[in-house]
Amino acid sequence: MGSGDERVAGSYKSPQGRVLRAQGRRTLRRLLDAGLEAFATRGYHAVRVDDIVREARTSHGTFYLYFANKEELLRSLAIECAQRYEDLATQDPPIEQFVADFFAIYERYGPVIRAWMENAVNDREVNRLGVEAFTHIATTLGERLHRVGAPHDPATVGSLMALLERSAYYAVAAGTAGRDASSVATIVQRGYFAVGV
Amino acid sequence: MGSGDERVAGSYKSPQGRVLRAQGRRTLRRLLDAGLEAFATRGYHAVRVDDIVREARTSHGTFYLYFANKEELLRSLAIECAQRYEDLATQDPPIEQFVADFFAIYERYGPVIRAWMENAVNDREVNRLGVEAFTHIATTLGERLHRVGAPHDPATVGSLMALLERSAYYAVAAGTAGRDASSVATIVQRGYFAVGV
Amino acid sequence: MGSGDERVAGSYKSPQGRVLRAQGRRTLRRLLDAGLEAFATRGYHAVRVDDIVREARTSHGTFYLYFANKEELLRSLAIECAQRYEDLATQDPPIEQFVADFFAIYERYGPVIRAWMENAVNDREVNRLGVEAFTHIATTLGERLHRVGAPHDPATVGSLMALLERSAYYAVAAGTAGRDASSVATIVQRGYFAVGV
Amino acid sequence: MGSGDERVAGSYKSPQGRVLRAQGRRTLRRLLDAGLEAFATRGYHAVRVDDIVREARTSHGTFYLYFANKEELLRSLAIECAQRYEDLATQDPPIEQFVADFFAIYERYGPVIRAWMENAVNDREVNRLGVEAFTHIATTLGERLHRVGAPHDPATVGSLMALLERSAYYAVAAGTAGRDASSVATIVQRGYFAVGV
DNA sequence: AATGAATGAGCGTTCATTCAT
DNA sequence: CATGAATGAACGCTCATTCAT
Repeated sequence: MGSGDERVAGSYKSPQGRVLRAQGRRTLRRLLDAGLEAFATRGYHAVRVDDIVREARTSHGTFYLYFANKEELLRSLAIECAQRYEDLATQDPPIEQFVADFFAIYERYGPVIRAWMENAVNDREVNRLGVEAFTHIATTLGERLHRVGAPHDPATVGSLMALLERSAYYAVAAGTAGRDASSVATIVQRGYFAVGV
Repeated sequence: MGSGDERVAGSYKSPQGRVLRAQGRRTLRRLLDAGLEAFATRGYHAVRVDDIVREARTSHGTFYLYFANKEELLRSLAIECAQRYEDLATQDPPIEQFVADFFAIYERYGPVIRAWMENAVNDREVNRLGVEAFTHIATTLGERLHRVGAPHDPATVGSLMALLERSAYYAVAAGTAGRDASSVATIVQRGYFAVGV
Repeated sequence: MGSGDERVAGSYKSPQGRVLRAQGRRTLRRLLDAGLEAFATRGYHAVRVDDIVREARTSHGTFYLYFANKEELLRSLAIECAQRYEDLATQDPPIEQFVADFFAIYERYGPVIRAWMENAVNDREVNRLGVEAFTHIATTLGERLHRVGAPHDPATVGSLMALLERSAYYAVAAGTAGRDASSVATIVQRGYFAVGV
Repeated sequence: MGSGDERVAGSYKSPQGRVLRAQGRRTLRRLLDAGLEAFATRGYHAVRVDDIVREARTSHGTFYLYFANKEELLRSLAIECAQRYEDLATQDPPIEQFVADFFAIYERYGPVIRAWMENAVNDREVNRLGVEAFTHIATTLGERLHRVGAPHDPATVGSLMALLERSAYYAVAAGTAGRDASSVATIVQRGYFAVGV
């Protein structure tokens, strides 16, 4: 979950469609990481392209070589983030691990997720990605509740998602993501999965 | 800055310390409601002062007769909202009613609350108001959990607050606040207050 | 304030600390000259940034690439002007030449000097520059009076400075700076430097 | 030379032409004095109508009952001031008294005079008033120089006016008008009126 | 592939002036 | 006569995006 070693999901092209060589890929990665950093520090809206390029130690011109606009940078990050959550839903690990992973992804991609939550972006695709990823997670959790015979109506599942998202938000804000994950896992276990008690 | 050379922000006509007559009070109310409406529609950041004055059917200049800037309008709304939550915490009604009221307030003041959550505002006072109001609610709920012998450690209370806030958020977004309140009340009852079961 | 939420004035692209290439230096020079021209025509206060950029045949945005605001443009010009007067004080040429040079500098930088005189600017540094430059001149003249044995008490030196400044002002306004310089030089010679006559 | 007991030159009408009763005259006087005060404190340009009406403890609406606009207030003050200087020129007292009176008028009407000097106002009449009053003074002084056989060419007379005006300006700014007047009178005596010495 | 420079639409805010009571 | 309220044109400044090298 470190920063800087990721790779644009499944391609060596810039979002613009240009084919990238090694140097280009490094610049792209720098911009993505800088965006994440900047969004985390100031929030998506308050971030100016200038913040990003300064953080990435490159120029305005270069930014627009890789992204058509600021929103497209967010979209690229959203794709990465959605992929992580899709993976998590697919793996479907034990609840303790599940929450830990959920928090870890949130820790890295928090600003992107909040941009989803806040409907901050006028971009159908970005929002759809977020909804899909979270729906996938929700469905997976719903099925798991079903399997153990616990209540799994939409409202319940929704409340579980709310709990996860907000807890992650506050934990990350407080810098206690690692610690809090296991106590949230316990709450989830007791509050949602414990049946016949 | 405007065309004047230097002046303490808002000292012209001092928006805050004016005694208002009937007409003034009506205009102020129109602006507050317009702000709420506009924030709800587009989100605090995206709202232009122009949106607000158009909605309130008044002029740009008039806006600045009542508020030093957009943020101060938010602050006024925040004060109103915090008061509602303080009242709710003080009344401390049965859980069903509690959730219903929580949702009702959220329905009206959602944008303000989200501005708190998102730390959208660089205003210590606004954020403090939000934190205080929610803390008061949390404390009240914590004591209630304590009374019935249920777990009431900070993490648990925090998760309950997260649950309430996010559920309200989604319910309002989906336009199902009225309906969802009672099902969330049930979840809260079962998940947090049911003991010894 | 602009549409952004908060930011230290001028930190975007930091107008001051940039290294300029040839093109940038040309634009900067154009803006400085345009400022001088505009200040001369309409006076510092009445000048709109728009006047300056139109004169410099550039854009609003470009102006703020080079100066944080109108006042900073004035400051830059003030630095240039103060330097000229410092040089004059240092050279300390014969009185005829001295007055001619004084008038010539005034002809170019008049608006800046008047901004000093009128305390038009809320900028300690700008005013300090003006005071220092004129004090240097005054000191130099005072020493010269001393050398020839003429009265050189502060009030006398002050009156001499007032005479020079106002004469230059009126001469420039009347477009007779070249001509008037020598007649003022004569007055100064007779009125202040002629002793024991 | 006190403040508050003056009367609009030669009439009991407002500049608008309305006939004023006692209360109206008091309000008018309050506005004029407030204008003088405000101009002195912040300079003509920086003063807002709001400053004036607050100082005069009256309202915006009332201001425009007495003056068509801010400039007309300045014009009214300019008329008062010009009248004082005309009186001084007509009386033509001994030089010591002359300078003292010149400084005293400057002390009260400084901001108005500076508005003349700086051509701050786009009002021909105001500027003409200033020029006429000062020209009258200059002519009077020129004739007096002529009488004693001293040089009285335009440049000399101009330099004398410059000396008086700037000296008054600095003396008032420094709060030493009373004291400085006599030392300036000495300089004037020696530098301009002493002949054959 | 990269960059410094330029652009201008857009927004916040001010304040002289007018209006209704 | 007096006043609080309202107005909107005008201006300063920002920053996403494009351009020329």
